[in-house]
Amino acid sequence: MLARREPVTLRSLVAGTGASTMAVYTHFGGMPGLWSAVRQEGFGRLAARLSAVERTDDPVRDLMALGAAYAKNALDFPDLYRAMFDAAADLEDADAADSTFAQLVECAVRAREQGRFDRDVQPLDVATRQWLFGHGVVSLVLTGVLPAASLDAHVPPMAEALFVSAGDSLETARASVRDGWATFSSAR
Amino acid sequence: MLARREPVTLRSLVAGTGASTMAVYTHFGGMPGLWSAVRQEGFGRLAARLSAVERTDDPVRDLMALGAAYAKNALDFPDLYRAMFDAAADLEDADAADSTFAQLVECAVRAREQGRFDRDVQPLDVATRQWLFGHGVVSLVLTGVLPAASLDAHVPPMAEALFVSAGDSLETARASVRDGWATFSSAR
DNA sequence: GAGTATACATAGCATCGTTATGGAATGAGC
DNA sequence: GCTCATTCCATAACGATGCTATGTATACTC
Repeated sequence: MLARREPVTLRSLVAGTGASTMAVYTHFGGMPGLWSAVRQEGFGRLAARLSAVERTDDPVRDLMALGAAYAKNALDFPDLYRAMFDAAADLEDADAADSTFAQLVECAVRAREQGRFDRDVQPLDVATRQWLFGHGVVSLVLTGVLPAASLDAHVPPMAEALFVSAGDSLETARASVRDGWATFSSAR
Repeated sequence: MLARREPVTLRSLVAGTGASTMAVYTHFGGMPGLWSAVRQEGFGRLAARLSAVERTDDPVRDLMALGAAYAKNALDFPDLYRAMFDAAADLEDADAADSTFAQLVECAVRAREQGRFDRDVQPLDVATRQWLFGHGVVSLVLTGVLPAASLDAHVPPMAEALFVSAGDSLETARASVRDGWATFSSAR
């Protein structure tokens, strides 16, 4: 686990393909363009995972299920996740990221409309904070600073605290977090 | 702000010094050793900043003040922060990181002893979760994904939610967070 | 003062991303 | 069907990278 990564070099990429280094330049314009394409692929897979999350009549559960899908996607494609967030992304990459983040905001809006959150809380803030600590724990796990078990140990309690602070009751928040996070633990 | 970083190369380092590239090998053993020394320096500065935080009789305020010092240190030395957490750290680097993290745990222990947190909460968990979302927002700000104002916008509410979930009352948590975070905003 | 060890400058090596150049394949126009 | 233009990419080379080998000072020991 977390094997030592050998560097991704242009020549090592084209080594087994029979192609030469020039193919990368005709199709991607160079290594930065290739990395940008990798990030696009990463955000594309993430968007597909989030879109595949079932939407129920419990928006807080859906919010947690989206977080679970986010974490699971990061563990399934760790190198892709690092490529997406290690370097400063380009503007076009940011667009792809925004379209995935919008799915989180949408659930937060729905939660406020159903009265689960206070009227004066901004759904954008709730979504940002959930993404914020989700990224924190995921990136620390992927760099090997924290063990993988930290996800199960810290994400549900943090999410519950966040949703309660947004106005949800402790009981409903706990139940929704449990149901939503179950989609992570069950799928490994 | 967030200027395009020119890569840190061995030859560019020794260019202005009049020394040759071999000096790096006698003193650091190569570029990985040099980066390890940079991380040691970074953790040393962080530990000094945290140690300089005034400890009061309000441990929750101190917890938030440590978080403020952590964020301020990251903004003051952004390249150092990236060097510390971008790459997977060595084991000796992890030791230096643990010694700074211990200061957070100590405050959490004190908060539980004073009855601010429930008896069944683990101080290590509270400290970990605070560091966890702190690292999330700081790293996203440093990579340019989120604006710098996100720190003021999200860290205090997240910390308040965390402390309340640990057992602190909403009023005392809010006051302690405000007092502790003031050490960040006032010092820029 | 002789002998030894440390420190580092010079030069060179393999490899990196990138560019220049030329040739083969493809398609359009008549 | 022939010609021309364009696209695509293999070959080769360039500058720069981290690193190693070698030799030569300097400093320290006895």
